[in-house]
Amino acid sequence: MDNHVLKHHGLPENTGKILTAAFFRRDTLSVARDLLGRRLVRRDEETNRIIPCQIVETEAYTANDPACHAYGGRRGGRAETLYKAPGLAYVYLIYGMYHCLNVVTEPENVAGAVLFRAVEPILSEDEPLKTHGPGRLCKALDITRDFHNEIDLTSADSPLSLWEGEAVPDRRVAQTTRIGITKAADYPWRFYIADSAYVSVKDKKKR
DNA sequence: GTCGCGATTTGCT
DNA sequence: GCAAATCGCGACA
Repeated sequence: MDNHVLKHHGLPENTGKILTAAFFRRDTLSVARDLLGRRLVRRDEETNRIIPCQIVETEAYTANDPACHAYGGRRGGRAETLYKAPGLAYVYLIYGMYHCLNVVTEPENVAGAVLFRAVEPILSEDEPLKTHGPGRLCKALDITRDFHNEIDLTSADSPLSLWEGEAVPDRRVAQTTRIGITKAADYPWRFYIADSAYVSVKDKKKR
């Protein structure tokens, strides 16, 4: 993307290009790993305010994963979103009060998603945003199912979009079991930037 | 229709 | 360390 486009959107120089559907049309584990260091950009259309964030913690959920909402080929309801085009947002309500943001992965008609567990705001805020934890980051960035489920995260015009940012080398990446689930609790499908202060949980055994 | 629970967070003991 | 808050959805009647 050209420089003037970035300027137009008011994004920092290290934001890079926007990620395309091809990035997400891959196996979910690779996408979860590769999303570390990338950018999640929140754009408020009313105030034109932009909040760029670095992605620091993710988890993978796949079709043959007992913890996945589409496990066993389940379709319909909220799970139907997981079969849609890669690069779309999957936002659902958990515990009746918190939202969780995911990006749909794999080719269309193959279920899969990556959960965003923590992001780190790039620009210093007057009041630091609480973006460590899947529920907290949605609250801090005002992400809801009603407004953001199934929006295109690969469009620069979306209220939420994903950008290249800076890839993170393996030596800075930790991989552990996922947080807060009971099914398939032994799958090491959580990834995070080991030295980030925004990671939601740090006392898990590493792999 | 009723029941139970969950990819969480917070506050109190 | 533990329980409450709160609701969409699946399982079962």
